Amino acid sequence: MPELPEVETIRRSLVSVEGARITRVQGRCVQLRQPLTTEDLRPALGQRIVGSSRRGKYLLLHLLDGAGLLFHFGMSGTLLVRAQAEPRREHDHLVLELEQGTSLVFHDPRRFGLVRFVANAEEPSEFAQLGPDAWCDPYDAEYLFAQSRHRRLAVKAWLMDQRVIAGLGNIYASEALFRAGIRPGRQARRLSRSECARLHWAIRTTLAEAITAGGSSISDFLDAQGRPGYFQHRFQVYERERQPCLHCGSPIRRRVLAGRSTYYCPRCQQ
DNA sequence: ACACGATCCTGACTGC
DNA sequence: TGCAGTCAGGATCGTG
Repeated sequence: MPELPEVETIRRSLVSVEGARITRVQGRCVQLRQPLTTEDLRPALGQRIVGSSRRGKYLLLHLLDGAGLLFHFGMSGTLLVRAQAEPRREHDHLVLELEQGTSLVFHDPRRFGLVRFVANAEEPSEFAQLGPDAWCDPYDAEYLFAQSRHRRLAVKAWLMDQRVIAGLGNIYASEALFRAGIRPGRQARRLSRSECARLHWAIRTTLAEAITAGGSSISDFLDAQGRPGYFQHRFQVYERERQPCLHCGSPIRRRVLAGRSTYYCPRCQQ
């Protein structure tokens, strides 16, 4: 589910819990990407949530003493603000009860996500591997050009490498490449400077539009307040195999790159 | 060093 | 209706 626009949408929908104190930590020991135990989260108990930030697809809740709670949503994770009276559902792995009578719930059926207490919210170790944030960090076309030299893999797989830029996943990599007019299967090292400039522009505008739309709700994405996103109605190629290209009318093609479905227009993307 | 496939897990959907 | 197979928004590990 959540790529950068969805994580940013979740983050923005969490303003209602800012300032709240965590009064109870409930959860089962469950195998996520790492094992999750409530014991690990005990230091967050009694702490006040003072804000949130995002880096790539990671969300960080900042606590008053400088610590934080780090979340990654994998394929199916979400954070939900719910009334404490509401019953717990299957796959609710972590419930943080807040003093205002609400709970912050981490829900993740496929369990590819991550929840971790970090003593210093300034620089969790996971961030060291990440490239610049695809949306809000200042990288430029020249950076993309330099990073792509000597990389033989498909440009679409390269864009999804979080060490290059952080935040693009399968949907937005396809969508950005369509807007840039670049074929997803081309080797990254074959990109020209001007193509990197188009790609840079395409990434920024695609993400900006998606964030404005509240992300993409394909089957089940909702923000923390339970609202869906609308960007799925603006997909130009993703999940549009055999439908006409919105620009030239050619049928959109699907192919598998690095194990992931990839969509493109054979005419508009060269 | 690099690129790829397999893997973790559940749920929704398709076709027999 | 039931069952097997396929596919899904991600990241990591081992391998060749």
